[in-house]
Amino acid sequence: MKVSKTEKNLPEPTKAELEILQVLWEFGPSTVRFVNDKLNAQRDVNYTSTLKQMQILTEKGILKRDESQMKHIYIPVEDESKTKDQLLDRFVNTLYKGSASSLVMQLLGNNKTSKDDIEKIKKLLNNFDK
Amino acid sequence: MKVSKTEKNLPEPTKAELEILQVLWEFGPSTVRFVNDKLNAQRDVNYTSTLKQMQILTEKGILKRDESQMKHIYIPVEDESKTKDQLLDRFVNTLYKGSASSLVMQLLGNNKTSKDDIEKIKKLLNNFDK
DNA sequence: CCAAAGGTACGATAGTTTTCGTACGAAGCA
DNA sequence: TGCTTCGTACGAAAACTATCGTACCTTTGG
Repeated sequence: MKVSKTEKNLPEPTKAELEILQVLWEFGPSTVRFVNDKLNAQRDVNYTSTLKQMQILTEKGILKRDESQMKHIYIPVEDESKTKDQLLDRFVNTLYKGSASSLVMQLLGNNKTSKDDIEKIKKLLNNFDK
Repeated sequence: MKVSKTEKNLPEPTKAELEILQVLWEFGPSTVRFVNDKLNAQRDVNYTSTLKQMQILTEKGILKRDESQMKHIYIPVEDESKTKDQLLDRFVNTLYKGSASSLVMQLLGNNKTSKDDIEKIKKLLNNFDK
């Protein structure tokens, strides 16, 4: 199973922080106003709450920002893929003792995975080790 | 075709709660003492902390207990697989917009997944739809 | 019978995460 | 110029999570 030691990395984002990261991943570097608007499409959040979160994310080193303008632009320090890797790694380790195949088995048994997705997964695997 | 009736989900277990659930999944219905001993194999926890957590889990309806003896026996209400399904589902939805194949792709790109695991996953898929 | 060991109950505290009010400066505009 | 809008900064409340101390009851063994 090879539980790789978790790389010494940035602090794990919390739930609210993850919401923000996802907006930035999807739309690229953004202002607080922009992020807050996106969040409010899903749920009510006060502007200053979002601002605070983004400031905290910056303190933690998860985001950096361009302060050259009055409206600061926030940017994720690590790219989406790397951060998700960490989260996924942690998830697999926690719930499946590090076994990716166990996770996939669960995914297949879970009837929420569509035929389409299963087909896609097959293709991925076949192309994988050439 | 599987109609997924929106199952009413139990409240999502917290981190500490998940630790306890895992002990119960691995060893079956247990007393607080037993669970606490297992936890202490990994980290220090006071007995009453574990007790409290298990009481909370019971209040939340995640565990039930047999109180017919002085030493109560705690039992998960849902089975391991179902609970993990929910957690996995939530994870996929949150991070991969519900796309299982995206998750698997990440898993493969992530070089923490061993050759062995990849082989296992292939076998799973090939046996899956026949 | 009594003390010690071991069990549950539960409130209080500590720690973390999330939310927001308030202060205040800069920009926009009539 | 003044007023209103929009921005950041930041402390602190609120909400959630985790840990533990203390009280008190039951069982055990000498």
